[in-house]
Amino acid sequence: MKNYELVLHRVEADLAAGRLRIGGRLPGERALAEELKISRPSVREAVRVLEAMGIVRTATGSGPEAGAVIVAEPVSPLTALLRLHLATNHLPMGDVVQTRILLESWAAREAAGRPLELDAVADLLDRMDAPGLSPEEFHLLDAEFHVALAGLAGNVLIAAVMESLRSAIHGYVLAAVPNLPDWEATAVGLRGEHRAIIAALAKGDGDAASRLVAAHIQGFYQAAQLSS
Amino acid sequence: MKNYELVLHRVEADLAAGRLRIGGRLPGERALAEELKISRPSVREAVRVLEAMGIVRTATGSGPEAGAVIVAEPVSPLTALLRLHLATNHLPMGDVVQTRILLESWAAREAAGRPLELDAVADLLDRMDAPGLSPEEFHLLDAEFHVALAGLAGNVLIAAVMESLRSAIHGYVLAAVPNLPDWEATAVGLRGEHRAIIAALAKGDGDAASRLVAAHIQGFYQAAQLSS
DNA sequence: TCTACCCGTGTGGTCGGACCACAGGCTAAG
DNA sequence: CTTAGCCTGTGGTCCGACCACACGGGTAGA
Repeated sequence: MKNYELVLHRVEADLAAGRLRIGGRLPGERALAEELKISRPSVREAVRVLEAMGIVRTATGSGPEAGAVIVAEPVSPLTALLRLHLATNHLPMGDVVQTRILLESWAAREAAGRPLELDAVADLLDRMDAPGLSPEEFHLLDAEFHVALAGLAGNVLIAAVMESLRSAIHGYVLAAVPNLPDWEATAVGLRGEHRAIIAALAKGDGDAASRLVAAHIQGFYQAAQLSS
Repeated sequence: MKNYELVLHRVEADLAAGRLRIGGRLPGERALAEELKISRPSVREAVRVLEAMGIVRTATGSGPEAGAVIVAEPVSPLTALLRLHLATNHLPMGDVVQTRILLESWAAREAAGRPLELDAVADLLDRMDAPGLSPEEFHLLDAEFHVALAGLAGNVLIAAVMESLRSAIHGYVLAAVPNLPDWEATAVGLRGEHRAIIAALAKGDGDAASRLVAAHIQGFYQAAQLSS
């Protein structure tokens, strides 16, 4: 067993046993090293891994925000993981798009059966109507909209995976915008589809919302020739 | 920008540009340090992160298997990520189970529409019929069965997520076996459900396969009182 | 007495160098 | 030609040092 794994196991056990909680702090690197009879570089490697997994957030200085603070932020690690594996070309973009369709259409169906607060989502759509938005700005708002939709279903895991998928392919999406024959026309179509989706949700029509979401995503990626 | 992030960005760029491929090797830690004008500890932190993300596998010694070899193994990192976030209690077990149901029932429906090679899966089921299997042995075979099913749909991302979900909760599942009123009776029921699922797949009945898978998973976790 | 400044202290961030264990490949001896 | 043993380069680990940073309390001034 490598030395840095000692730290990982120790932290996982402490989390599971409740000795470490969100908002709490890890012992200092020097203290942890002495406690586990290993060197500070080994501790640091473990802390880096925990940071990369979204378990802690490190900061210099002093005070309650400094040091290694326990958080639980799964989105950025998942995003990084997906981006890297996409870069290896062993994760086909088509599979990612298919997964988005599955998760989001499920989320739409599930959300339709719940009491919803759609004002914030509608506000997002209003902001997407602003004239002169660049593709980049439009897609950032679009991402917010899709993440908010996924969140309405109330499953934190699916919402996190959804957001990570969206973030991981953001760069690829922007790079594919020139593939579209007419960006402005595409944007108009997307805006209309968004309105139709929240209208279906507001009516509680899960089947329609689910179908519209699936067609919305599939349509865009086919138009941008990104499904491969 | 922290120094170890230089290495991460460099590796991601090299992967995306095809300068690094699966099976290839990272430059040695000392060479990378000198090239990027940073210290070896900083490089090591980055390599650890890449290892934790399943991008490289490190080994000592010399020869083609030594050093930091590029792989693309997303399952163990995803598993570790899920396990840690489960340990923080900010990822409800119920959400994990719900996600499994979604992914696996989709996979079953999708697989039913494809030409399938079910011999290996049937062989797994035969091995699960062996008398005297411990709950641990049974669940390992069960995991293999579910992973194989998810693989039949042909989406590597969904298959990887499925396997990671299954692995991450494996410990919790085993710990919950005593909650079952009668393990032997439960095992008999699970075996029958497995047979029914592959029968539906063999007939190409996606609806039935999907429904059976969902009921199969939901039923077990409800019996084991693990859905909370 | 109150206020503003400043420096002490502890945090992570980085570095250079050293030594170890390991495994393959090369070389020299048989 | 075979084989045993050394050489070389890999990651694994450690030490000790110094830096940048930010809070917080102590102190000097109003």
